[in-house]
Amino acid sequence: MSRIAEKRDAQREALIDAAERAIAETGLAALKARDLAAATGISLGGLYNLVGDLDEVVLRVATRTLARLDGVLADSGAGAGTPTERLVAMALAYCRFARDNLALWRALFEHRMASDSVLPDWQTQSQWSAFAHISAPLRDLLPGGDEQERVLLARTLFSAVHGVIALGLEEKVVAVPVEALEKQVGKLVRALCAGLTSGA
Amino acid sequence: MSRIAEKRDAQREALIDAAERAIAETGLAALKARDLAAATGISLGGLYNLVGDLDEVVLRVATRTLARLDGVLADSGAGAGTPTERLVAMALAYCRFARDNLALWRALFEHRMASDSVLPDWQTQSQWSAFAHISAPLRDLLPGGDEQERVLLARTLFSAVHGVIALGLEEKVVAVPVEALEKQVGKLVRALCAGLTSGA
DNA sequence: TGTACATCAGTGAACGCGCGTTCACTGATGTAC
DNA sequence: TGTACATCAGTGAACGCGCGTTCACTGATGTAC
Repeated sequence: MSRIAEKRDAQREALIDAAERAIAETGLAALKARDLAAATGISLGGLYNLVGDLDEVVLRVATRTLARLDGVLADSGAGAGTPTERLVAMALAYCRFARDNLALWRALFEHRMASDSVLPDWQTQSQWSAFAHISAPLRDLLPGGDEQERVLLARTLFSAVHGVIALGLEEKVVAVPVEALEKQVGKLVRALCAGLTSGA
Repeated sequence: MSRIAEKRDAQREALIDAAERAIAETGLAALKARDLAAATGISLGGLYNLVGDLDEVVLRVATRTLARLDGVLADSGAGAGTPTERLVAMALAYCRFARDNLALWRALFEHRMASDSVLPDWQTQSQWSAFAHISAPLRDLLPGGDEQERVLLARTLFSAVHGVIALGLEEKVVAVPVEALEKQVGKLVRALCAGLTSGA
């Protein structure tokens, strides 16, 4: 790799760094090419030498966010304990991740709405490792069930937890006590697991 | 009310009708003042004699949508049966409403992101009657619990169902079989109710 | 080492588009006499 | 009933702003001799 290519790569990284910081601070909607250029010391035109598109920047940031989330979920679900407690731990980890990375996390879901072209490949499942991480404890919880069934259930479980967190973190006006949210999430997962095992 | 005021009111209604149709067909993001004027036969400038703002139009449409949803939820939860089955019926009704009014339903949640001013009063709880409708069956299900606790639980239950439906209806590419979604929603609510009663 | 030339990353002014909102005007409707 | 005038809903061209993207240029860097 030539010196020039190295510099380009470094600049591109700096660009993504700046975009990540900008989204984290002011949200996806406030991400502007001019601001990004100013923040990195790159000229407006030069930005398009590093990146084809503003969308590409957003996509790269989203990929990073998903990678971090993946790590968090993998760690949180790795511990010992009952399947239920492992699922609870993962849900709480997701909750904390969402709170700590609020704008970046939201960006994952806002972006899809904008680009009406081919949706950016994540959310199609490939990048969403959440389901994969959920699968293991779920298999321990319901060893008898159909595998196909369990895949759907993993998605449902994730969606339910996601819904509670998304709506719980929504109101910006009043600062919702985070502990209350975590408590509800824990309650949800525990009740669900109890209901699933008793009913099956 | 003078003849002129009557005409104004009729035009305003026609305007909201057109906006509702437009959102239902092409989504909130595609709602343009010019299109709305053209669709109703009102001139672009005249539109602002009927309405202060495009936001006001959106808000009025959202209010209508919420009112319809309110009716659907009230009806679906009114039947006899166990508390669990009533909650299941309401969740399925919500699922069907979301599917049948996809864009209008999405508009309820997309709008909040846009207007950074005072949030439009719904979603603050007042207009969201969903929680109120859920409360009754929930009281029957858990007669012992704290009322304060139950309010939180109603919100959590709704959010969980909402999450499953929202993510389930998301992928536009592949047409997800609706029956599968309804099945998962039913499963979720049943498992939750079972878990809540056994655990308490 | 020095000189002339070529390349190309870097620049920012300008383009182009979309779109909500305004405003000077007009023509139909209503009123006074 | 007719005539002159006032009002005001209705009009659409124009304003204003935001913003992603392009492109003609320039100046630093590298190369050839």
